[in-house]
Amino acid sequence: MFFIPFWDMTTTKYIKPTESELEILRILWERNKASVREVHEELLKIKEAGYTTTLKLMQIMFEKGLVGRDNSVKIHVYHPIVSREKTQKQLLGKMITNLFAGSPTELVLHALGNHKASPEELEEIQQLLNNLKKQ
Amino acid sequence: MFFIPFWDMTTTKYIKPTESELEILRILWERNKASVREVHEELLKIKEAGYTTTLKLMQIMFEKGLVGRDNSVKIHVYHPIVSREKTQKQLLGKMITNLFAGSPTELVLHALGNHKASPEELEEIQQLLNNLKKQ
DNA sequence: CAGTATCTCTTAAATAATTAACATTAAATA
DNA sequence: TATTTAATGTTAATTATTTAAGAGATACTG
Repeated sequence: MFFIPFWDMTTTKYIKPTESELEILRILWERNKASVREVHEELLKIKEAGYTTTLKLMQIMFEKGLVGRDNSVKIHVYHPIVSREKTQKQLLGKMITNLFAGSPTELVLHALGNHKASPEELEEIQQLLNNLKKQ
Repeated sequence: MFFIPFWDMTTTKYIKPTESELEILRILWERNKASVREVHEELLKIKEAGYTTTLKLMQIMFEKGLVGRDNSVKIHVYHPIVSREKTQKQLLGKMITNLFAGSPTELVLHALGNHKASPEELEEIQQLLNNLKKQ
């Protein structure tokens, strides 16, 4: 028997980043590129970890194809390969299915309810909402 | 050095459910309670798995305290212990931090943009939005 | 150029997660 | 009650993840 996952296996090689990998990806997405040292310094702000731990993680991510790197100079500079958008979509899908009973609305309500948003952001959401209502 | 995670360790014993555990929790949240057999049948709709695999998973979840069970009769009936709400909050927080650059709005826009919502749901969101705007 | 500092690479241990075979126990039924 | 059926329990192999020590390579500095 075959099962078709919610993401499209024909077009995307799906590799789910782990928790730790996601933390590193976050930093790479933010900066576009960074050395192990830079990533590590940033990680230290939120957790304890040895340098070689971060290094190893990034090497594994490289092997998995989650990130690329420029090693033409001594200090390797890493950059994300998986896009934030694609990863967002993948993880969001699972989250909606398993945590929000398949209802994106529920997720939206929770996100808005539990986390503060500025007036500008609220306006942005209003815009989108207006567009969706028209259709 | 100490680090304070975003969830409150003093009040909540935080156990992050794994992917598979989340799939099972989803079913238990839906039904309030279910036997291993029932959960397994439901899981088969979305993935291949042996019965004993599901059984073992649920036993482990029991040990972790994620679920409880009534074994007064032969067929053990499991029920969720961790609440959907608490789990949602925990995972949503991480998701916002790592995937949406700390911006819940971005998450909302994505969720609304990529997943269809009915007019009624849109209205519900509008309501919440109105409330938030007032403050 | 010798010594030091700073990287990366290699190795691997510890733990967690996934999967499932096989054993056992309890209920149903012939 | 003997047999079959359907559960749970036990065991363990496999793979993934996390962590980090130690070795080796490369650049900088006096």
